[in-house]
Amino acid sequence: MTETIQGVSEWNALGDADLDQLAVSLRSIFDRFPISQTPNESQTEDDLIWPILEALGWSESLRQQNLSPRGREDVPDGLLFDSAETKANPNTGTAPIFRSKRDADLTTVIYGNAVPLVDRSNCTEVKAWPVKYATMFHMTNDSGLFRTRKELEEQESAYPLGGNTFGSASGNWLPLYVGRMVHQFDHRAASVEVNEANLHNAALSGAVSEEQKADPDFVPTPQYRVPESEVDLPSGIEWTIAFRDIARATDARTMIAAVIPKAGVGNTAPLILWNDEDQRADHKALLLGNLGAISLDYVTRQKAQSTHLNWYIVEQLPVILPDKFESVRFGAKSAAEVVRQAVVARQSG
DNA sequence: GTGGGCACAGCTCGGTATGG
DNA sequence: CCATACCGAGCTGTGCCCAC
Repeated sequence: MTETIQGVSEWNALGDADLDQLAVSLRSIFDRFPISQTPNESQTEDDLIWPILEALGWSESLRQQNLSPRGREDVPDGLLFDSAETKANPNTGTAPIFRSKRDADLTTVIYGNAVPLVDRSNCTEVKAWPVKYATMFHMTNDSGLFRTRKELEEQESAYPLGGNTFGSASGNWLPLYVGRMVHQFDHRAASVEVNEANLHNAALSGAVSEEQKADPDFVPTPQYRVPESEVDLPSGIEWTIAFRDIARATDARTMIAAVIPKAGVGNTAPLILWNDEDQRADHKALLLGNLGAISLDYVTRQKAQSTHLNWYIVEQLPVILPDKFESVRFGAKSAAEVVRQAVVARQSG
């Protein structure tokens, strides 16, 4: 090891003065450390290990985030990165393309105050929130299941049941949501209108008027409906979080997520499902608030290189841990209460 | 070792809508 | 008329897996 170190150019570039300064710095850290008081692991990390790593020049690091009182034994106490760029894309380790150094600095600062939604940087999967990614219907592969209203009425003898649902002898039919039908906190953002004359891109967004928005019974019209029996959601789930897969860094918002009702959903609106028994609606509201945050959207823009918000991008986005929502307070209210109220007000508006 | 199948990231393309 | 914003499908290269 000594031989290898002595062969490294960075080592040879170090002058005696630099080494002396480092030695003084390290000795000072050791001298301050209270060995006689049998410090615990946490204190040893805080007062000895991390200061030494900093003195050695490791400026880019991530400390373990305590997700539960039991602590985490499956991940290391911390991660060291060779550059801010590597730290800014913690899972893939690829360098985001920043337009300016300020963008890189801001992104790094944001990651200093948040954690990736799903952290795979240590080859194990550590989820800040108990989420999983799902797409329901593929717009090409599953198109055999889709029916337009005309096809439903003519081929299935279907009849409207209200709320965008149709009934038929073969069972009920639910609307097929696509990305354009939702916007931030809005599951009624647009209908899908079809221009048959346009052979290339026939589906267009149909504007929803203020009057329609004011009607609580209004639902946007989808292009297709799908058999209810094919709608694969965990039992008991009547709504879930969806986001737009098609998104560009130049759009007004790149991350657009909303609660949508139980329905068919196309692959351009991927779902974020909860993967455990704890289906707390208040937690889902907090994550939705997180996905709507300007800071998260800003980071999304740094990472979105194409027109698809693939899961590998979304899972690296910076989110606030559930515990932090509870511990940070604004006057009498916790951050969780403030965000929850805002999210519910906007989504139901 | 090779070739087919497949998934996916990255990119281009063609279209509509809006505003200066 | 032009620039910009918005929208989603399709193409291509790459890498992995697996059967032969």
